[in-house]
Formats: sequence, C-alpha cells, structure tokens
Amino acid sequence: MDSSHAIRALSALAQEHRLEAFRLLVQAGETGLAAGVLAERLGIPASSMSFHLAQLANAGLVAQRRNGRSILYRADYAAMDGLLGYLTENCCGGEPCGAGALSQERASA
Amino acid sequence: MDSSHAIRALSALAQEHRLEAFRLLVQAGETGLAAGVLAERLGIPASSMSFHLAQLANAGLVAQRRNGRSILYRADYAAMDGLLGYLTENCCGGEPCGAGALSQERASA
DNA sequence: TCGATATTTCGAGAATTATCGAATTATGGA
DNA sequence: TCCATAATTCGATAATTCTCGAAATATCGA
Repeated sequence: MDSSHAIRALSALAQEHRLEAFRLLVQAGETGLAAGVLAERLGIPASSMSFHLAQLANAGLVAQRRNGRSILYRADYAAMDGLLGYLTENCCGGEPCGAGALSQERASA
Repeated sequence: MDSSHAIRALSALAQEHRLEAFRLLVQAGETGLAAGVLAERLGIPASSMSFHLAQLANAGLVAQRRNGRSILYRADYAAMDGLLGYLTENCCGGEPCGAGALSQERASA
C-alpha cells in the first residue's frame, strides 16, 4: 500500500454514510448486503448509495457480486488490513501506536 | 472514540499534505517540528500549512506548543492509537482485521 | 415479450474543502 | 521602542464532494 492508495482508503471511510455502510458490511460477513438494503438502512436514496459504494469499491474496501437482481457488497478485510498496516507502519513509528495502548487492549482481550 | 470523532480523524489524514505532515511528525518524535519547517518540507505556503495543521489539531491528532517565535507540532500517538482501535473494533469485526493477516504480521515480527 | 424490481449513470445544484496572498498577531533581539 | 521573524486569520477563488431525481441498464417471473 502506497500513500496515494492509503489516501483513497482514508477518504472512502471519512464520510458518515460510507463509514456506516462499511461497518454494516463488516457485521454482515462474507455474504454481504445488497445495495438496496444498505440504502434502506442508511435512509438515503439508491442513487446516493450507489455513489458511495462506488467510492468504497474504488478504494478497494468492498467487493461486489451480482445475485439475481441484487448486487451484493461485502467488506474486503484484506484491504482494511492493508490500511491498518500502512497506518501502523507509517504513522506510528512502526510500533503499535504509542508502543503501549493498543497492546494493552489486546492483552486484556 | 465515537464515529463522528473517527470521521474527523479519518478526514484529517485523508489528504496528501496532511498525511505527509503527520508522517514527518511521527518521525520527528516528541520534540516535534515547527510549522514553518513543515511548510518548507512540503513545499507549500505558510498559510496553507496553518490551515492543514488546524485540521489535524481539531481532530486531536497533533498537539502544539510555543517555543520562542516558533510553534512546535507533535504527533499525538494516543489519538492515532484511538483511531486504530476504533477501526479494528468497528470495521474489522473486533478481530485484527481478517482474523489472520495482521496477526500473522505481528507473529512474524 | 411485458412488467416489476434492483441498481447504476447522468446532470444539475448545493455544500464543503483547498489554495494562496495580504493583513494581523505574537515573540525576541538590538 | 523598532525591526525582523514565525504563525495565524481573513477574504476571495478554484476545485472537489455530496445529494438526489430522472433516465438508462439488467434481471427475473408471468
């Protein structure tokens, strides 16, 4: 992951509707959710949802596949992983950030 | 960290100059760097740099303190940590994303 | 084939963000 | 006090992003 790719991913998540949609997709798991279902859950028009999903897809954060009349979107965990890895390496001095807090959370889990 | 705070942090990092500035601050460590030094390294006017630093500060990602005529900015590792924690918990199903890849990186480190 | 459903694309307008020079504020030294 | 330096704020403009209805595309079932 290079910085321009990271910026695209960060931009994709830096928006209320898209962050929420991505969270729903993460919860939904491998099967994913149809575009229409997401639009309904977020309470926005289908065309707006489509616009946002295109940005998430462009950033590589979601994948899509057709299922009958619907198009199912699913979160791409590896892409999210890549973003977290980039941030950890480039914006945290290579350590889990602050060299403490995150590790503590993990230890307590 | 709630979602609106996360969005502010993501937005702050989702911009070429700000991501680069933040990376330089992470490298610089606790002492930080003066606003003018950052502007020079990024090759942008002081007023533009000031605009971007204000956004990073607003997102809580950087802290500032005056040192003589300069204002030194430093990365707030805890804030970055909070963002990574939020993304891990809310956008990765609570597991290090993909329940594998990140763990593997850590294991091999 | 026809009609209904699901989604995307298009086009226009509103809102937000980024850029940069000029003016302003704050500090330190002579 | 006066001047130079360091930064921020202001104001205007450019660029980008967001929103949403209407139109177009694709799929399914009768």
